[in-house]
Amino acid sequence: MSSSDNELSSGSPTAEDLLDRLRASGARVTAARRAVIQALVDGGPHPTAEDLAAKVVISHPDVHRSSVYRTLDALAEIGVVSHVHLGHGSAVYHLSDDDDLHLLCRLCGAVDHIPSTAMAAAARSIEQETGFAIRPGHYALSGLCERCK
Amino acid sequence: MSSSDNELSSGSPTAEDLLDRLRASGARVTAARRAVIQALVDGGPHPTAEDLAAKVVISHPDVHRSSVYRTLDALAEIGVVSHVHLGHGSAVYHLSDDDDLHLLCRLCGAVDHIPSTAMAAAARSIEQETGFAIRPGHYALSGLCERCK
DNA sequence: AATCTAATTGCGACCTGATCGCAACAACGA
DNA sequence: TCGTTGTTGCGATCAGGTCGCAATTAGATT
Repeated sequence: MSSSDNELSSGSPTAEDLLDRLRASGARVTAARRAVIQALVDGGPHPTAEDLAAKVVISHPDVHRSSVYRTLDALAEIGVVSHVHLGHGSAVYHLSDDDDLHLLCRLCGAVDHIPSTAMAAAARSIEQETGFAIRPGHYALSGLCERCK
Repeated sequence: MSSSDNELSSGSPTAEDLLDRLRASGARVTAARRAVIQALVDGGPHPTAEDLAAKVVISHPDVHRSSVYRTLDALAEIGVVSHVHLGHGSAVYHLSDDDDLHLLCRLCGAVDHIPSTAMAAAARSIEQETGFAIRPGHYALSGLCERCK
């Protein structure tokens, strides 16, 4: 495989993969968007929009905060990132092909991941009883992590 | 039963019940707190703090916004109300003896309730696998309601 | 009833996270 | 190379919520 291969199977997509998907959707690829995507791909596991903005500014001092937000919106619209509301404050962003739930410890703030299949049965039965189709990715489940219990 | 009976069993607690619990915790019962509690007991199903403040101000024009927040905090601390983060914006408050989950439709914003037992099995198995104890009351589960599906 | 003291209030300033309107700019198809 | 139109940077603005502080007051003590 050469480095120009498409990202067809699993594994973390590269920055170029994401840019391609952006381009494919009709959106334009700009320096600001490159920088945001790079920060998203390079970065730690649960960046807030402000985290990303801070990281972007280091290498691209004239990329504005609001462009970071707008880029994240654009990426969300084509489904390549999503954000999760962890709590009172900010939302955190992540590549949305990791199809999993977020667990937020309400005491220490730790974030854990579990596969979304862990709730599939409950989601199904809730849907049958109430008609409500749970999409668990968008919000964190809160609780207590192992250490804080 | 006379009107001075304690609220021991189920049913919605009255404003006086809640004030009693506040008093019992060592906190003071003030006009501001009476007004907030009254608004909470009288009001619609999912008030935000601002909703409550707006309602309080009608009958008590000099109760300040921040006192509403602080009263809600005080009530939360003794466990009689909780708040649920529905989305990007505000949290909504409710008497916490209705021990149920909130389902938020991400399209139309409708809020539905289900008993928390509906997730008990999933919560248990997640706890066994990951050690993480889900407390589902604090955040809404998001998804699609029957009409928006 | 008068007094005391710590909890609570009202106020406004402030903070964070996020959005918006707008003129200037630039990506990319023709 | 050019033109269209999607994006950007900027600052103003918003919303939800918190904070410090002096003044007030609930409720225990006398």
